[in-house]
Amino acid sequence: MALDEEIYELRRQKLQQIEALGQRTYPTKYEFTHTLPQIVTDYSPKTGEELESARVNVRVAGRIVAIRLMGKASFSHLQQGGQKLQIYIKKDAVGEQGWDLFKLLDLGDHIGVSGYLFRTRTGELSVHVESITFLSKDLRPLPEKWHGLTDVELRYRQRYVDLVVNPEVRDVFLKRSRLVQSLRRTFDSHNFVEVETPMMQPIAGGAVARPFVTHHNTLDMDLYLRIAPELYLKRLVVGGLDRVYEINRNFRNEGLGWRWNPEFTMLEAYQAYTDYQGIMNLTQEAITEAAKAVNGSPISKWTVSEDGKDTVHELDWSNWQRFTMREAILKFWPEKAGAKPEMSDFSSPDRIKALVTRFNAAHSHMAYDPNEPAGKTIASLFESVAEEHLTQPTIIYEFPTAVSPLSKQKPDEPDWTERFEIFAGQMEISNGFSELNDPEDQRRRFEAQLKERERGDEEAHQMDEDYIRALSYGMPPAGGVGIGVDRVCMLLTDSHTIRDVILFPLLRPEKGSAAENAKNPDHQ
RNA sequence: GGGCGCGUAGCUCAAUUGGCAGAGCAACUGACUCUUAAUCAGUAGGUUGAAGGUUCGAUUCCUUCCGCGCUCACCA
Repeated sequence: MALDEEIYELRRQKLQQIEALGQRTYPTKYEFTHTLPQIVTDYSPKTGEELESARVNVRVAGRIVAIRLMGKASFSHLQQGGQKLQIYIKKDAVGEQGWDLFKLLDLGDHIGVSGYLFRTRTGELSVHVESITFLSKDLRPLPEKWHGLTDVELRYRQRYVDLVVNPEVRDVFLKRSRLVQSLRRTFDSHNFVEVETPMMQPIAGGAVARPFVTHHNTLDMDLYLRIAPELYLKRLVVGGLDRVYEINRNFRNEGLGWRWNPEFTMLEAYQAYTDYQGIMNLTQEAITEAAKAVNGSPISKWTVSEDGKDTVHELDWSNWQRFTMREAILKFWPEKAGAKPEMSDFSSPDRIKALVTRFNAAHSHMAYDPNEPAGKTIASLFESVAEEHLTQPTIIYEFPTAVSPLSKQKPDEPDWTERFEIFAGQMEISNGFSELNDPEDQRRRFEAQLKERERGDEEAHQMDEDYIRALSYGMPPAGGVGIGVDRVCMLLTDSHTIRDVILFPLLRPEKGSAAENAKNPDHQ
């Protein structure tokens, strides 16, 4: 029998002995007077004398995370609400039965205790226990108390254990909650209405990505998990919901990586009667407010590892830079690639091609397809030249029309659109634009995308006739934006993989699991 | 999908050139009524991810498979 099975069996037997002592093994509730965080904040300032002169009786519950047994007395720590509190159990104080119960407890068990607060000889705030109530058994051993759980695979597969033993993990997800709350607060305060639109869509539109496919049996139709809520939210703007937003999951059937998980959380917002500048300012405000709400300051730490050396950057969310895409290419043009380009270098496909040739000769190779539209090449060039330099919050605006099928063109430069993206920590975290609302222009853009599709671009947009019909009823001018909530969370918590800000990231199924058997039904 | 790397006790990690698989914590037994990584004495715990191969002998070398990580590709 493997060791963990032995322990499981042993603890099951202890559970029976606990029952024999007159305790319920899985009781339904415990009335406590304080949470552990309440006790820590309320009574940490009190001295031992103060606690003695005005006795504070408490009932608290928690998971046992440490036991130090000394003959007929013991110190233990309870953990609950992200805090730990020491409890002192003495045979004299809890009686024969209480002591017998205590000796049957293991690390990881849940108990409730009642008693009074005091300070030990070394000054630690503790509960002098007078009675113990058994609440629930941990039948499996917790990971080692000192090193915790470090195996990343186990941490993701058994997040519940990760959360018990690694307090910093709990902290990240509490911060994530504050982040989402703050984003809601900002959009609510600007009179946006929060809505929910379909996650299962007959056409996966609103972004450029490969979708997941599923099937509805009764209607006998394929459906796509949404890659973006965009086209539905804009239908709502047509319908007169002038300010709408949605926070929910998008699904993209693409590779995994430190910035990519197949399902991720996006906030999308649309505001009528404003343009990309208006929505840009609102987005900047929302992220700045979120940074303050999460960390209590607009500054967040961002650790970058290079050649085994850590550099800690301070991201300042109250100080944003703004460049057009073309300015950014000029600004970050590598010295090795010769003289900085000029604005006129973007004016014709030949001159753009010359830029790519110069860049590729000097720098790492950038993928380039001479048949692709010139705007697409410029966008790739931007990514290769500038993205790695965008550590501090930076807004890049004016994107090529060729890569922006849903944005409005600049009135004076039809090859460029009123679109922006926000970068920080070398990641794209947000994307917004003046929404295209001319139904005939939209149809032409979709048709251009269909050509890209024929050219082999599986991710190019499909035609969405109902969306064009909606626009033809008249959509007011509007600005819209998407914010990658997971990535913002990474930046605000110095997390360098998206799996550290998603509670249950996608992993391959465990061997022998139901999911694994479902994958290979023949093997059963 | 390609390349590189990792997988040893429940957890965190060792094992020299291919030569007896080991430690700390956790567990178990005992001592201990103010400890805090409690301490002290003792006990048990292993198909070294799986299968095969080379060898007198494999944790170590080779092949395949499984899982994970990094990276490239993909991913506005």
